[in-house]
Amino acid sequence: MQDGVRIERIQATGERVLETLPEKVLFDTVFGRIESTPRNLVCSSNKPAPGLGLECGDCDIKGLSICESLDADEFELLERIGRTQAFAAKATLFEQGRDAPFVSNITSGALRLSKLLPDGRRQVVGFALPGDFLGLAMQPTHMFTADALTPVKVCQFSRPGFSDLIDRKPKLMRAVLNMAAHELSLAQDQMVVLGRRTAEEKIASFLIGMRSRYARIHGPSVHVPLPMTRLDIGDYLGLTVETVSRMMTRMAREKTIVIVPDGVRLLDVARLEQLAEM
Amino acid sequence: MQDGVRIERIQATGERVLETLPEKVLFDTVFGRIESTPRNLVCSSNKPAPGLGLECGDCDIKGLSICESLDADEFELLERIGRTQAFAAKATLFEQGRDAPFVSNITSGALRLSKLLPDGRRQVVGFALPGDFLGLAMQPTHMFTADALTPVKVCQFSRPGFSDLIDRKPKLMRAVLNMAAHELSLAQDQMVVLGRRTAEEKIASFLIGMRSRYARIHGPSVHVPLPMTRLDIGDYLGLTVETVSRMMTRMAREKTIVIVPDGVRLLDVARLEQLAEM
DNA sequence: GCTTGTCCTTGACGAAGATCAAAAATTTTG
DNA sequence: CAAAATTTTTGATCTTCGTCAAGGACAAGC
Repeated sequence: MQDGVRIERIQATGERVLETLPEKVLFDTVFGRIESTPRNLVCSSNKPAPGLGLECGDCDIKGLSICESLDADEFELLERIGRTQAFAAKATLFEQGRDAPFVSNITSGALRLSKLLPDGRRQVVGFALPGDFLGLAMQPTHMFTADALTPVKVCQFSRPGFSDLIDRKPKLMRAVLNMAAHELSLAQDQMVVLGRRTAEEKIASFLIGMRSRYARIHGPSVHVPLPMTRLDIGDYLGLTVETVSRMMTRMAREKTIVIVPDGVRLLDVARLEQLAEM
Repeated sequence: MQDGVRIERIQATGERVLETLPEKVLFDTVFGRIESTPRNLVCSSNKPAPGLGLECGDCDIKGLSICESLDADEFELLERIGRTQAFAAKATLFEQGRDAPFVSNITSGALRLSKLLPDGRRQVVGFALPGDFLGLAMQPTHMFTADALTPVKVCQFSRPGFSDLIDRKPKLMRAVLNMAAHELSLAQDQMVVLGRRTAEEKIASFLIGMRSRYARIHGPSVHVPLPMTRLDIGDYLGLTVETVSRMMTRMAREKTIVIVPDGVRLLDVARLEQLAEM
């Protein structure tokens, strides 16, 4: 037996593989932690609302996230319990069923949120982008697994700390409630997609959806980055990789989209919107 | 042209039919309102917490609903903006896309919550039972249609009034948030069912799910009422009526369930749970 | 009580998408 | 840069579930 830590890795197929890793590598590979800033975010304590502190001031997504709706004192309290954390691509931020010590606000990168059935079938319940919040349900254990599709940065808050804070700051709680309500609404839309749409319509609605999500971040564009694989898309839409590939190839052949290295370019948005129509 | 009100009824097929109804009948048929109590609920204003007023005191579901977590003054404020309302079976409580002047707490009966695609395909996003809350999203317009499957009673609250109230009463807001979080979690479970399960597994998970929901209300039992039609079940699970019927018949033939007039009786819960396994 | 309508069931057949297999393209790693 | 691994694409075949059709059960209404 080598030196190191024995871990059991669960494959996409549900198969369990035993591996032995040196302790150092364990952290980088399994937990993917490549950088940690356990000090308080800056935004120095008694600066007034408009002049935000350095790190939060530089934050690209403060207008998109939970932070948007806060006034100075709430913002400050939030900072006090938060810290930034970075993860490498392919790292697992947390796993379904494990304890949930933190809730997080994504500041950069993209995540895949998925649920695994005992036999290895997988359902991707969403993709998280900058401004999204993980842990809205505030349950003590995670309801799905979160994997980094790209390098990811998040603001983490202790879950009990965050829970106490929202109980004392109604505006913050309202922001969380609105976010949860929005997520619920998206989940119900996705139920329609999964239950009642053809493969072609599923792909169209996925592309239109990703486009509008990136529009919030980068402004509207026909270029839609797709940091996830075809397999991930299939597992999100209830299709196989092959069907996703075939449909996207067909759409490209029909000049509805162009497939580019990091995603797609939408040539015929009207056609896609018609297919995706709610 | 007869006397009355012309209405356009949208069929399940998406077809639009014009009808003319006498005004009186319009309310009963289209809006299904059969009784309204616009006065305040009783629970007379200055009675203390344990001795609840008459109507709310008689309420079967106060322990299941939003009301559970409230203290005396919050409860009283909630009563002030609420009223009870009853609907006949098959009545439409509200329609997707229409203004949402109220949020409601269901006190008895069962509802079907559904979304209609432009071409008539339908996705049932949920069934609401006593204790469930409609309007968690607190959006100004309804995101789905709610139809009564049985006679239904609800406590209605003005949406703006309720929204203001939760902003002032953090405990109430927290109750709403917890409910929304729970709904979100259920919606994500349903995504797994819709995306990655076979017809047989879908039926099993539906039956197990209905059983556990009724268990909260009536206590655990192998008798599971099914107030919805096979078509409704199909539209909930992304299946056709025929497939639902075939699968249920097969399960009955295999002695996993017994089909009874108002629902099913589960003979082999273990088998169903295995099929539905998360 | 008979008609009407709705709901449920069953059978025959077909199609959308899954599965299996393998090659091509792309990315990662040493 | 070459080898290895992963991802994507394409083709052939199969299966599950949808579609179409029709009969039966049941409740509602005249």
